[in-house]
Amino acid sequence: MTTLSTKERILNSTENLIAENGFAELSIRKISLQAHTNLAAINYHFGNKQELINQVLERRLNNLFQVREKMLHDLNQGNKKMACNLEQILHAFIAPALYMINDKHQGGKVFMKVLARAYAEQSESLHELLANRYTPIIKEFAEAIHLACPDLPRETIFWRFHFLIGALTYAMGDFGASSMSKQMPESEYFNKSVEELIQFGVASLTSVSS
Amino acid sequence: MTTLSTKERILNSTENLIAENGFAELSIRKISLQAHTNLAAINYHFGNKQELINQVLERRLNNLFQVREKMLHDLNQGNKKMACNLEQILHAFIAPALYMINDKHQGGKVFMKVLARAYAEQSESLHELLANRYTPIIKEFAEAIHLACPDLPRETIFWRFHFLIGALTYAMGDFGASSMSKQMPESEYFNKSVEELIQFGVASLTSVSS
DNA sequence: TAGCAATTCAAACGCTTGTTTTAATTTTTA
DNA sequence: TAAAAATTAAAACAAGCGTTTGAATTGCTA
Repeated sequence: MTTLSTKERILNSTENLIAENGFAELSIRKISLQAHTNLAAINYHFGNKQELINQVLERRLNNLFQVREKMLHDLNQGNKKMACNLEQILHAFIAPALYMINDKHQGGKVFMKVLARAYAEQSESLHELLANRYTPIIKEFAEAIHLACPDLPRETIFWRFHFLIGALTYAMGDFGASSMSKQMPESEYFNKSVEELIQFGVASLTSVSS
Repeated sequence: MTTLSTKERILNSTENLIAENGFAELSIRKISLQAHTNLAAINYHFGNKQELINQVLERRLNNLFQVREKMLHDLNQGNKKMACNLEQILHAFIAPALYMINDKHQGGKVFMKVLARAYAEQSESLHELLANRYTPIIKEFAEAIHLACPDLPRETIFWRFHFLIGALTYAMGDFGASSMSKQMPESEYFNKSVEELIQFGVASLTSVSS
């Protein structure tokens, strides 16, 4: 039982509420109630509601992309021109999301739902973050995939990588879980998701289209 | 220039507003304004806001799934035991979404965004619709894919078909369009999306995983 | 420990929300 | 055409919204 700062409690509560009920029902009153703090504390620490949401996104997105980039760089050990295994590349992209999901406080798991919802809302904050800060990394991955799959035209790789991101977003948002038989425990379901997702990505990228 | 009933104008305006700004910003005042009608007309025709949203979903979802089912049945002409081409099966699932997108009044295109957002919001109405009414059709498609891909275990098919639905949802919601170079016109972008999506699905389902 | 800064708190502000009520109007039916 | 039903309209309702204010309280520093 660690004692978190008010700012952290607010960020965590916001994250939880977005994941549970979506942006439509999010209010700073609910946030402050769940965070055991005062209404005004939110405006004091974050200025306004929108900036709070931005920081919820930034907090974990920075970490997620850093880990992805490091794993990709570790693969070819600085030599960007060297082709490496497609499965490893996709693992470097997908697995960090898995790690987030499995973190002991489950904050990462919750965040992936937030991320999926921000995608769907076409959130301006998210769009700016992705466009301004993370496109270089996404391009690096696309380039690595191109080296691993020289037979696929660049355009096809572009499309399929984006579709894969779509499937990842969908899976991490747990959208399909409802329509799946609830036989396996939730943690197992998520692990299985990522495993299947990597295989899915490999399959879609190794088969040359007609 | 057709003259639409108040009820239809309300449904269309709701659809447009959800697609443009998401559920979070949706208000019946904005709806009534855009529909050129009165506030109370919404409650008069639909009871309440939630029921209005439900009917927005039902209106086009019924049609979408009916078309999908018909196209699938036309493939094997009543003989469910006959295996047919995987590409055709995926076409029967994906193309109806394309047709909706290309309908002359663009209502379908708008709806696909609504659908993507309802997914992300984990909308109860959508969940009930999918669970109660459309799971049989989804299972029929999964069964057809199984016959077309006898080498893939059923479980793998289940996962990949759901990932494909995720990618479809993502693409139809236009989530990725922002990160793609805006060189091609929007209509062309959507056509290209579906074409690539089918190839993507075929690729992911024909390659046997290790 | 005194003083200063950082933080928390209760209360209120103006505004928007979904819904209801009641009256006016249009459309349909007899 | 007269009565009845369906629809539209204006106004008000209570409740919730994000934000601001100014005082109370806490934590830190000198």
